[in-house]
Amino acid sequence: MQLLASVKSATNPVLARPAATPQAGHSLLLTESARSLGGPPSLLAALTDREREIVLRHGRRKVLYRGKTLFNQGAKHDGIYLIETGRIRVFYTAPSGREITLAYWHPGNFVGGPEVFGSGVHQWSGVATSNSNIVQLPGKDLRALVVEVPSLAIGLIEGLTFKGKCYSALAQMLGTRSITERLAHLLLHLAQLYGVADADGVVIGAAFTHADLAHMVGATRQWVTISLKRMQEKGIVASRRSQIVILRPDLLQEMRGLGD
Amino acid sequence: MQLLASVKSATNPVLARPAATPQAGHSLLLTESARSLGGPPSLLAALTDREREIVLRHGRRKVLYRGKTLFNQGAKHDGIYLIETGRIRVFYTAPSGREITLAYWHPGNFVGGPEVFGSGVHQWSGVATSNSNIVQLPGKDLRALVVEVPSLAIGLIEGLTFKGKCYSALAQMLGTRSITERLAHLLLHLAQLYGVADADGVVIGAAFTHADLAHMVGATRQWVTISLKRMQEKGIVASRRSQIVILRPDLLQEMRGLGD
DNA sequence: TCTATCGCGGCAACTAATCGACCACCCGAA
DNA sequence: TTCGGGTGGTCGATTAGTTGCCGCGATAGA
Repeated sequence: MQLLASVKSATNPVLARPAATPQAGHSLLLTESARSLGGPPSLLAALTDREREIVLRHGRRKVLYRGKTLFNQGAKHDGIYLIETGRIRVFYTAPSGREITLAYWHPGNFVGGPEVFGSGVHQWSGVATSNSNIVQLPGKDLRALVVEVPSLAIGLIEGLTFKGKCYSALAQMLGTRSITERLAHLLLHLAQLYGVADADGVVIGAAFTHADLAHMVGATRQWVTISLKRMQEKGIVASRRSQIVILRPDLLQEMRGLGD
Repeated sequence: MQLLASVKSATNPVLARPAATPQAGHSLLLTESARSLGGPPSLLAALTDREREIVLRHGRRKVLYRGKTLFNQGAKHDGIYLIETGRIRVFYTAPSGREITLAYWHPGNFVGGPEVFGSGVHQWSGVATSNSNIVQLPGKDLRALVVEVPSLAIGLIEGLTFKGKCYSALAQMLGTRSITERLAHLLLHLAQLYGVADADGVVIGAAFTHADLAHMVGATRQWVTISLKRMQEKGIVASRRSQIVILRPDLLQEMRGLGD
């Protein structure tokens, strides 16, 4: 697993990613390890340069600064957004105000939807968690392009398949695991994605607030704080000024329950 | 909304569906009402008779009796299963033994996966909850067919999109609503799908056990029993020999929280 | 017709998790 | 320098939900 830039790279130059080249990206989710899902496919990876150019000609480019909203839950949408650089957090807000983060998407993936062709209503919101470059592909163009460029259809199908896997895996976690188990799982996953070896253990090299974590596991901030504190008491993790260090991955593994 | 046969139609002739014709089906999920999702698309609906024949030629037919397993979580899979008649329950089993029902799928939809082309591992299981006719379409054939029959690609994309919506909606419910709210939601949804008007209220014309309901909302059977009992005390619902009658949909609506 | 099984219901003890509120701290902006 | 917002930490009260168990009645199968 490769080290990605911190969410807060802007404020933490040590972790800043060097002039990012679009890479078929990761996706950060509260789910089974990437192993069982396979890596996320890149929408345009299978296209020839020429086909890619045809497709991108229909796109509208956007630059999005950290914290800015790409699309809003409830708004009418049109087509999809392809991420070229940066990172997009996709989340749902319940009427009660509670939020659940569906995923953090990285370059090569597309977000928006849930539909790709039709123009329905966004079922969730997307905001940039780091400065991002986005290409919007309108639904109508996309539908025409699919017939013209079959590889694009394959790319879309694979992308949608992957999203289906992600969301169902999320539902599986949420439906069958306790919050504590989910948190243990998430920490291991974060260590895998952003982990940096250290004298004591593995430092999670990305600054997530307790609230961020809470949104990912579907809990309250307080509960995350309490759980982390308990883990700290047991010597499983250590907190150093808002950084989390995993000391005993074996115990975390145990906490998250059996399987995979 | 139209009345469908009971899960237990075999034991309850009154509710049995008359010689079912394949209908572009519903899908039963713990989610927002169908309104916001749009109906589920039928995979072959957009095809000409000829195209349909080309596609189905690659399929292998299966007859599945009630209770029989179509595919098993963890097993290698190949392609998708198209439902012609019957009903398939798709569910995930956690290592702890807890189950969550992802959906009940009706004719016109395809199940299996999560992948359509590749041959990965089933992330969930599928069993028939009523006698069903199934057509299996192998992954390799499917990939070739997509290029030959573009409408099939569109059908697949729309089907996958719908599944993505379903699963994300499920994750949204599970991540942001309490079990009680989810149960209230589910009851209203069931009333909409299977409801039969009655002197007192709406009878849910399909026999779901408490365990079935529990699997749908991601809770234990006991909790469902307790919750239903409390609702009964408040006069919101009534139980008549394992049938549920909705007396006060307005109160249920209130319980499930705001929104939609 | 008998018996095994399943679904329903209830109960008690327990813990996981929420809610709301408050405070201290740090850091960045003015 | 001060101010203010975001973050982490904590507390107490309350509730939601789990676990495990037992018993009854209906049903299906032998």
